[in-house]
Amino acid sequence: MMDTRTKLAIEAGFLFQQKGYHGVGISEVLERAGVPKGSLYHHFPNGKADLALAAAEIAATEVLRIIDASFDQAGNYANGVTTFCYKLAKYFDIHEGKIGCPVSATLLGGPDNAAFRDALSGIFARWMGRIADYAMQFGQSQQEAEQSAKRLFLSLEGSWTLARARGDSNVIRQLPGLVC
Amino acid sequence: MMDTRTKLAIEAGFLFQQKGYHGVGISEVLERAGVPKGSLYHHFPNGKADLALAAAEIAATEVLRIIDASFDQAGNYANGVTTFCYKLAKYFDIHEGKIGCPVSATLLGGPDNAAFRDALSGIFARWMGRIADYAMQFGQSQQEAEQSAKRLFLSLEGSWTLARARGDSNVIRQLPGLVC
Amino acid sequence: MMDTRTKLAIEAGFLFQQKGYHGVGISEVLERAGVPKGSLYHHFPNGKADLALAAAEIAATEVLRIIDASFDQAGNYANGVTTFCYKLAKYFDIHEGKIGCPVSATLLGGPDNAAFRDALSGIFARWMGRIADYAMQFGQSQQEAEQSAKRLFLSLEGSWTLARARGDSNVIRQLPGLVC
Amino acid sequence: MMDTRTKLAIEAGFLFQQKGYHGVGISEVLERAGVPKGSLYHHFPNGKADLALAAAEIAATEVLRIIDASFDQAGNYANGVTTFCYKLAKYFDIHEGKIGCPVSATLLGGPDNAAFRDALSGIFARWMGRIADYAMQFGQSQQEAEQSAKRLFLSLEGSWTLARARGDSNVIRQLPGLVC
DNA sequence: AATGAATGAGCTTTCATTCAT
DNA sequence: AATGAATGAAAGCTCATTCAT
Repeated sequence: MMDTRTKLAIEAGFLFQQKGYHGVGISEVLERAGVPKGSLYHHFPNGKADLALAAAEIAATEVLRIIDASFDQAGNYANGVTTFCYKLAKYFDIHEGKIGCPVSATLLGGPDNAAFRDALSGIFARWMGRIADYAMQFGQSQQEAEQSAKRLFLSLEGSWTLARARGDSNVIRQLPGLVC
Repeated sequence: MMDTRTKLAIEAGFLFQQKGYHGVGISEVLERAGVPKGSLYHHFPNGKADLALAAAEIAATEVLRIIDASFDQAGNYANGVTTFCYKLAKYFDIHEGKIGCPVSATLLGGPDNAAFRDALSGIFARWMGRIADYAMQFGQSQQEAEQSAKRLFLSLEGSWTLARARGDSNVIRQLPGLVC
Repeated sequence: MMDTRTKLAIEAGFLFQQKGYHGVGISEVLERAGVPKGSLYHHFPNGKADLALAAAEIAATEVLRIIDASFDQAGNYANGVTTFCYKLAKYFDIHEGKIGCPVSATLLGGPDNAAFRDALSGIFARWMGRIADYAMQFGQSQQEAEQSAKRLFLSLEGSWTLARARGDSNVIRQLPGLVC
Repeated sequence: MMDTRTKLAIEAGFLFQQKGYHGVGISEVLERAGVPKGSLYHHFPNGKADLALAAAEIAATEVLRIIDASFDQAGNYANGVTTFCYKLAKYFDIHEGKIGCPVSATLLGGPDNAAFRDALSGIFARWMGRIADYAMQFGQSQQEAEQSAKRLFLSLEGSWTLARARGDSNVIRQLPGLVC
């Protein structure tokens, strides 16, 4: 079985991604996780904020996993990007178009403090770094690779937003044609 | 002087952009606007939702104005993009790095209903349409222009997000080099 | 009818005196006053703390009223003290021995901040000042009067405590013999 | 070393004296004592109430010790009172004026039951009895001694209260001039 | 049109206690 | 004896909205 702490963070993650930090009530998380009220503060002493940071971290790692799965067996950078975008689009559809960037909604929507901003920019840096690594593996110079990664990342963030506004994941699928 | 309705929408807009729909309380808006408690529902019968839609509309129009100001006197498309990005970066700095896309935070963070999504995708369409218009004026084919506009818009949305996470507007200023 | 604000402060006063600041829940006050939850913060923007300060102020004024009623028609200081103590003992009995000094329990039991301490020491100063005034009216020098007032006040505070511990108001009635 | 039970009672005592029974949380006591969550109920099966009674008992005994230390080597009753008050004033100052009567706050602030009231009145009786004993040793009749002890005790309780309100221990030091 | 009061559901968090190991 | 997890009631407070004037 999954331990209580992880279960809470995962359920919270789904909800935060859909409705944003302030759009989700603790009770809702607890109910979905099947965990009683008082338990949360045992595992997350700082409450909702801790929960959001943990949820973001889990989502961030999951995205890294998807990046790896997309690029590991790609023949070249463009193929990797395409697989990556298709996987994300599928993920978007599974959640009925209600989910955007899994960390922006959670952390940018939350309290405006250094811990949240640092966590967010750290996660973004890790994502771009990983993509750049693959770009270099496929022959790009470091500078080119960083440009490519940044171009992909920025457009991807935008696509998540536009896809949600439209309720349509095709924006994400069309991304490779736009940035490669 | 500015009428009460507009004053409310503008103050609400600043707050929504910073903290998202659910992160802003009606009282906070009322207090900042110096408007008494009971007044809101005279001007916005549907309450907070109406207020958010009005605030988004004002912000959307302001962005269109900035697009015009940037491209009207640009010699070519790339120059227009550069001016546009510099203006937005300056706007970002004025608000101490606390403000991202002026409509995403307001509407995406809000209740998940058709009215909000339609308003949001409509605004995005208008922005991209206006940019595409200028791209065509500077010689691009319609298809090229739409690609250019989309590329700029998606990256811009991403840049707003990354800039907030980093607390640094340079991402926005570096955008022209990435998308042109 | 009594206005909502006053009704709240009075009911809160009774409860605070019996159970102390932290021993009383807002809901309990609201229920006794027949006032809905949200109303409290309209009349007392700082919530429980404001309520306690208001309650203490009302109780303080009531004690001044009792001092006046006791000394105004007394032939000499000792008679005034006796009447005063008997009135307080009767008040104690009416509340079934559950009430001590009406402001100590409320304010000393509360948050340890300057506002509470200042309010409390201000009230004590007013009480002693009023008693000293009467002592001077009955012929004591200012210095004597201040001594008398302090002696009475300090013992009275102690009597309230001892009376509660014993559940017996006689300590208060025996006070005149001890301090005059 | 001090055993866990005693350590808990002492730390609880300090906190109860400052903030009253309901103003102190179990977690706070546990944390200050460096004792794990589950441990409390091994040492105090009835929980918080037991803890408060134990804390009060320790404080009561400490006060008796101070009475003895003050009167044992005093040449007369007034000297003993003076030493006693100075010691208490010093104790008050050490705790930064945040501590009043070490048992009133703990027990009067607590649940309104017989056990608490009996413990409190018993402690007060012991204190007055001990002071009366010394008064008799210094030549007072039993009746005189009981009067003296009561006068001192009641004023002392009042002084503790006034000292806290003022944040100034001088009231306690001036007590001998008022009651002797 | 304007306004302060009212409203109760809901918020995040802490509470004292009990449980299983 | 010792302990971290669990528990749900209750805490104080804010919410968006409606009402009466």
